[in-house]
Amino acid sequence: MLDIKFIRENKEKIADAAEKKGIDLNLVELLELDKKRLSQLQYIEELQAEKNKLNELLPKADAEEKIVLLEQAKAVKEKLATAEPEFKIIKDAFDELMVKVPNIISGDTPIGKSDEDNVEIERNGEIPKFDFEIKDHVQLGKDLDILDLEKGTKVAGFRGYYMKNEGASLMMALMMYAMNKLIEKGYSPMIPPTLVKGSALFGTGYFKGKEYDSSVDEVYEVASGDKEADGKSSKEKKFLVGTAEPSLLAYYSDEVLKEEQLPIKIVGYSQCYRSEIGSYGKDTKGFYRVHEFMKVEQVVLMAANEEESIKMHDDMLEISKEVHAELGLPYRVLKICSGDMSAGKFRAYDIEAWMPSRDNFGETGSASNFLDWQARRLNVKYVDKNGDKKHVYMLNNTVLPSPRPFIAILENFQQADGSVLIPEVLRKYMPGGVGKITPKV
RNA sequence: GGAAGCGUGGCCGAGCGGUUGAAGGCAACAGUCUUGAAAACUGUCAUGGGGCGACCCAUCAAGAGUUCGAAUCUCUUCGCUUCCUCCA
Repeated sequence: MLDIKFIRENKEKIADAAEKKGIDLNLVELLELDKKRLSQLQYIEELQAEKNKLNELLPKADAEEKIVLLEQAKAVKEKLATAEPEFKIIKDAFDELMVKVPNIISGDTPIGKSDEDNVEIERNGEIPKFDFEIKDHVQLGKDLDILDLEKGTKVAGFRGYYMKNEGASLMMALMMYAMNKLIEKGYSPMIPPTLVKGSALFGTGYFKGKEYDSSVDEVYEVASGDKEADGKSSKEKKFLVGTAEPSLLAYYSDEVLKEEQLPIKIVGYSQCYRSEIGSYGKDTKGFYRVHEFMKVEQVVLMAANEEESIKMHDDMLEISKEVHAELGLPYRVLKICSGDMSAGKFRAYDIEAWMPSRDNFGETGSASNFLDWQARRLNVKYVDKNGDKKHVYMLNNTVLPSPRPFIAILENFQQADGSVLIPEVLRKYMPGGVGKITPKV
């Protein structure tokens, strides 16, 4: 969400951002509603001022004056009774549109329509060459008895999976490695809730509109409410998060921080749930796109300074690069183009690891800078050195998701004998420090 | 499962139909005094919105209602506490 004053003053910039992001936005209507809203608000406030005046006079009035005053008071009451519902209609329409106003985009964001227009800015690591017939991660998972997609589908349905044996250990090792790496870099670790109220998801931009819409929002809604202490079901809707980001950021919702507290850096570990509603038929084979997985995510809340936030954003990307490099995965970095950016984003990168079976890179991380767009929705402010209140800037980045780096590790580090080498940095987290997974047969 | 309460500013706490946006205290901040600190004293001290401004409006958990007028009365929702019981 943006400030209405900012919208009034930066019409062109916002219209431009909406167009480049491919978002349909009726800015003229919004500004028209804004005017109506203000004039109606002023009218109501005048009536209320009149009402307050009469209420001050009434107790002091004598019987005769009282009759006159009461009559006036009733007239004001009636006017308010018609003016207020009118205002509510305008306000609701206004709010509905406000929520859709996209953030502006950074000057260095490439302009494009879709992910095909993202710009590769960097590539590191050597793409492996194999002198034997390679297997994909599905086959490797089966041969090594570490990943069972069939049983996963039997029990959990489409896109279900089981991690087994060294696969389960490797997954945990990845998470532990990512967690510890970030803690060492000064991030505070958190395990946030994954079953949350709508406000956390709305606040971070995971609902496209004011309310959850199961046809477009990639979020699971939990059908049954919580059981209250009295045994009745709560009416408050609950959702499963698709990443730790909403829970981590909503921790600070409705709070006013002090500038000295900033930046706040958090690394969170959570299970992530994705309905993949917008990805029918995409990546239907294997482990690449699944409904639930584990992920380590980093978020930063910082003072409102665009230049500093860009630096922070780049620093966060550096961490992802370091992680990929340490795991020994060839990777590339993409600058996300306007058309592939969600409404709230100001600037974004993706990082992709090489996956031999795809004969291509596959997304393993995404770093985003939202400026204050999320902080306005979540109502997170800070008092700056001059005592002024401002909304904080919020940024987030994937440190490591679980399934995709797992794919990359299996496929890149497979050996002619069918075994897979485990990256050095993960071995201390493996039981017995094991460095290799070998076929079971 | 049974019973009784309670939600007021950063915190504690008064108010229970009309100059109450809200007494009092604590904390905080600024100043006086002091070599410095403490103490004492003086002052400032909720948030959001509107207006160039004097200033105006809203907010006492949230929502709805009664009333000319609601922190105060009624209803609903949410949150919390205590006691008994049960379970561990």
